[in-house]
Amino acid sequence: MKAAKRKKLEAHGWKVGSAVDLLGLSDEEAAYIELKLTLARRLKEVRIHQGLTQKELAKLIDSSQSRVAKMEVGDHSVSLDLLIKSLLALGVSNKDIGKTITRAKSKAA
Amino acid sequence: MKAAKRKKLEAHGWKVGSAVDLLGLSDEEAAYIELKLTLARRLKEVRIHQGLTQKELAKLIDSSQSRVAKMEVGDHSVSLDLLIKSLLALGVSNKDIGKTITRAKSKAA
DNA sequence: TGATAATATATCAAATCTGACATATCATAT
DNA sequence: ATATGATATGTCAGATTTGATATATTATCA
Repeated sequence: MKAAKRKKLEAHGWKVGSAVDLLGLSDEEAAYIELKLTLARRLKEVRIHQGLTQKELAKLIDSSQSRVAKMEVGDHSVSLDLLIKSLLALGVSNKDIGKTITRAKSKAA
Repeated sequence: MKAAKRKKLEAHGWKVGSAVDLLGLSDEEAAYIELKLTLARRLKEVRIHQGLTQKELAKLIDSSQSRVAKMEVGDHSVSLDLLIKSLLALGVSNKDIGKTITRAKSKAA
């Protein structure tokens, strides 16, 4: 794993320090993280496209600005449920969500 | 909403009894449930295809047979995280997961 | 019939995720 | 410089999800 990537993962609470950095991420773990980051990026993209601030989106989904920020950086503390519910709240369709996920990498390069 | 569908939702803990049955499910809520049920069906499909029992899958993902059963019926108590992690554990790719979600309905018929 | 395997449902303590809040960082004005 | 708005990070009590366990239901045998 590249140092930059590890730092990024660590920074958001992913346990890169136990088995993970020695053995490398398993394909599953890597795929899960890629999936989450892909949805996180899509959320930010849609929010920006709609001209909303994190605070405004937070209000829309009965959440807080800080949680929206965590969503958009793919923080370990946010669930896929919240990410997906947020996308749906922004009017993104299941079809679009599916297409987005389709583009997520499945294996580490 | 058709009676059969409502019964199915109620049976698995979806709160069809408060605002929901009077006002109808919002598009978001409906889309979320469709998405979850779509992944649930895919999970069962893949498990069966691989010739595994729920118990065997449970072991594979460090969970229990009862939770696998709940996943496969789309119980309200199971998260998308668990569903998706389970699919990944079965070797399903992000691409496949995305394609699966793409097929989920987004609006009530 | 009834024995056995698979799946479904109910409950619960422990683990994880949540919104709220405080505060920090960053960008962009003046 | 510094004020302002947007975004990021840390913490925590309360809410939700978890695996485990018990038990019920269903399917498929002999």
